[in-house]
Order: sequence, then structure tokens, then C-alpha cells
Amino acid sequence: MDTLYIYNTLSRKKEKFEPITPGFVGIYVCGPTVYDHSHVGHAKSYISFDVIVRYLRYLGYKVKYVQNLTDVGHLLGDSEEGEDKITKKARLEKLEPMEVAEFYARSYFEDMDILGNIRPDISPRASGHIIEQIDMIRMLIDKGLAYETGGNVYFDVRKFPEYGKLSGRKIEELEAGVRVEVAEDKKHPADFALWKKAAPEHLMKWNSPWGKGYPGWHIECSSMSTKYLGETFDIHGGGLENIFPHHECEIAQSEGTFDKPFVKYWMHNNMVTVDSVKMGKSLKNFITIKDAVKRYMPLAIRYFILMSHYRSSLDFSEKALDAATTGLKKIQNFMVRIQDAIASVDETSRQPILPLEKFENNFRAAMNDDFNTAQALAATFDIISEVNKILDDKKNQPGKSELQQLQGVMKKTLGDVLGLISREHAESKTSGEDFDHLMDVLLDVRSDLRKEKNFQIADKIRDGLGSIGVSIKDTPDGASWEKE
RNA sequence: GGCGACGUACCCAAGUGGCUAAGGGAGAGGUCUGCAAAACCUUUAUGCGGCGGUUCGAAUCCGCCCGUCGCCUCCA
Repeated sequence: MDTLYIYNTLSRKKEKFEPITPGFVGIYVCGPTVYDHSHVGHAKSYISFDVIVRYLRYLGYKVKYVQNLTDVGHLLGDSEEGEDKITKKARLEKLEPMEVAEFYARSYFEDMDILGNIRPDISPRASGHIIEQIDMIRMLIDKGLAYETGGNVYFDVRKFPEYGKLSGRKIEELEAGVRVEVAEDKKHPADFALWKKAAPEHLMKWNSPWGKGYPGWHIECSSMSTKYLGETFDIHGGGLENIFPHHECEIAQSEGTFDKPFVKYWMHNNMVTVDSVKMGKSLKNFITIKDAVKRYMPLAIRYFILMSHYRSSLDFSEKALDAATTGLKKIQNFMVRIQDAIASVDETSRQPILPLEKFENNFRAAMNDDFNTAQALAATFDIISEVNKILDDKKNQPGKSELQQLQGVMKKTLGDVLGLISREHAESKTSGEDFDHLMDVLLDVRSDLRKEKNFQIADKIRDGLGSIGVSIKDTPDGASWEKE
């Protein structure tokens, strides 16, 4: 098995990846708060981790991928009495809070599906794990790491000396420059809520040993990740804005509860920017995935995101997406060309002439270096160029079996790992046998017309097909077609 | 104020001590072609924000400066 290196936020270094249990990987990624449609920024995060999971599977690991859905809502703004996000949305839309959460959870899955992400193995909802969260809070209180005061429960950061080890912050320094009004019932300004007392008008609330309330901002991830992956697991991922306070607090809660390391490798993706400023809800500079896919091919968005490293920020622009679209088409054209070549080449045992091994080595080397998808794509374009060159040179053609081998390699790397080959391009371009036969007849007629130099009618057929999304390419070996 | 990043060609973006600084897009010229598309060939950074330093050797390490951004409040 190859040696994989992963950048660990905890050590701020690339580390050799060695799972806790050989052959198995447990990974938890912070999922969305389902109160609005996802935007391109979310796409970067979830596509990055999707590819990470896919690559781990490609390497042969049995991966359990857990990603939560936050559907209990959390405080808005700095007021203690503030409505939570989901309740606010529910009021604005005149819906049950759970209806809002359900609607946007479905929207989220739709978006991820269309972008080609494989669904997590478990998508636990915070609302379905209130009991587990209460249990964990109770343990923290019993161990003296948390305290209850008037229906609120806070984590006592001074009881957890390692608080700050992920984000490099120090408890003493957190006091200075805090932008938020400090709740008066906290023992220390940096103490964070495990359980919040609900105001009477608060809609999402549950019974607990401390009265009616709702869980704090960070406890769901601690309890759900450890429930499904164990008290120590391999990888925890999320956006880098979650390093502090979210992940720092998760560590405090989990390690405080179980007295053992929480996570071996912390991974954080960088953000999508627009004119170099973070794409986000508050700035209103976001574009939803639903809007983006109306404009660009979903896989072009995926390709755009994979063109940069997951730890780099990526600037969103029309120009960049147009470039990505053209780049993706180059890949798709190539897959069609291989398919056509396989169909037309006779079976002969020829010497292998395609640089397959070199490509797979380069691809793996790139991915093994902290999932460098940009470099993996560069390796992909190298082989595309080389193979195109070989196919252009009619004197020395690869045999059928080698072409099939090439197709297999591309499906594994570009397809299974990067998720950039749509089903049509993976198998064949067909969308049904009837359609194929129809196209055969049509192209045969058009070929006759061209032989008779009746270009006017021939072009009319091509234009007509083009308008319904079928593009025709005339090659020396006959016409080839492709459905968008 | 504290913590942390980043600045590579017209655009996007890899590369973090040593062959001629990946790859994609765009532009220009060419091959092929009825045209179109695709593909191929040639071409576009003696230089990687600036100035010093370390080194036989730096885009890559160190220092200072300039610029941009993120986190410190829910946030992918």
C-alpha cells in the first residue's frame, strides 16, 4: 500500500497516515446547518472530503464516513435571547422548525448528489441524538469539567489545561479582545455552553436534567462522532473557520469525557472567495449550488474545485468557471475518443505503447501528498495529451485490450477517485439502444449526403442535432456523436 | 489587540532547497478539414510582492517592509 501523507492541523505538519486499526478508517466531517440552500463554498468543503474518502477507498481502506446534519438550530447574533437560525427561518416562512430543517436537508442532499458526491455512510441528525448529548454533558458535570447554573451548563475551560492546543490559542489571551458580550453566569469568559435554557417562546427545546432547553453549539459533534466512530477515531474534517472555537471545544468535551485522544488527524479545507473575500451568508456574496448548476455543468464546478488544493483558498469567478467548463470538456472528449477507438480498433496483440503505468504512478504520488488534486489533474492532462498524440499517429495504434486497460485506469482515477466522469462518459455515450440505432441511421444518411457534397442538408442535420444537445464531430474515420 | 494564512504569466492554479518554474483557460500563428468541432504542433514568467541575509545553490529557509485575506460570534 502506498504511503499517504496528510497535513494535520494539530501538528501543523504533513504526517504519514497510519490508521488506528490497520485497513480501516473512521472519518467525521462537520456537516451543514440545514436552514438555507448550500452555496459554492459548501461545495468546496464537501467535494474535498468526498474525494478524500474516495481516495482512501481507492487505496483499499474500508472507510466509515460520518457527516452530521445540524438541525437543532443555534443562537443568532450575540443576544442570549436570540432566536436560533432554524426558528428564525421557520417564523419567516411560517413553517414548523422541523419542516424547515427537513426541507433544507433534502436540498442539501440534492445538491451533493448533483455535484457527484457519494453520500456519507451515516448522516446523523443532532435532533435525533439529544439523549446522547445529555449523557455526555452529565458525564462532564460528574467529572467536574462542567457546571450548571440556572438551567445553563457550561464547560469549565480552566479545568482542561490542553484547551487551545488545536488553534494555538491560550485561555488567558481569550479574555482580551473578545467581541462578544460575556454571559454573566460564566465562571470564565472562554467557558462555552453545553446546554442552554430555553426561553418560553423558544420552539426547539427538549427536557433535560437541567430543565427545558437545547444543546450547545459543539456537543453534537462530540457525541455523534464518538458514538459512531469510537472514542478515538482517525480523521475529523471541516472548514478551517471551525478550528476555533468549534473543533477546539469538541476536543475539550470529548477528551474530557473519555480521557483519551479524540482524533488522530485533523483536516481543514480552505474557503471559496469572491474577489478574494470569503464567500458567505453574511456578506451576501454567495452563489447557491442550485443557481450555479443552472449556469455551469455540475461537474465543471467539481473540476473547478479540484483544480486547487483543498487547503488553498479558491477564487470564484465567471472566467474561472468558464475555463473549468472547457477543461472538463477536454476530459470528456477524451473519454469519448477512447470509447470510439475501442469500438473501431480490431483486436490485435500489439506491444503496449500507452504510458499507463507512468500516469498511475504520477496520479498516486500527487494524491499521496496530502490529496493534491491539482497535481493529479495535471498528471491526467499529461496522459490525455500523450494518448491523443498516439491516436493521431495512424502508423502506430494501440491494441484494443490496451485501450480497454486505459479506459479502466481512467475510470478508476478520474472516475472513482475524482468523480469527474459522468455515467454517460464512463460506460458509453449512449442513452438507450433505440437512441443509438436512431443516431446510426441518421449519421449514415448524413454521411451519404456529404459524399454527394450536399453540405447544406448535412449541416442542417448537424445543427438540428446540436440544438437538442447532440454534438457531431466529423473525423477521418467517420462521424462521432456525443450527447450533452 | 491575539492567533493564522496568502502574494507564481493576461486569468485560474501546482510547486516549499538543486534538471530547461506543472497543468488548465485565454491570446497569436500553423497542421488537418467542404465548413464546423475535436485533436496535434509552435508561441506567451532569465523570473515567482519588495529589499536584505543564510547557502556552492532559494519561488522555496531567515529577517524586515508592502499588500490581501481568514479566525477570535453561528459559519464549509
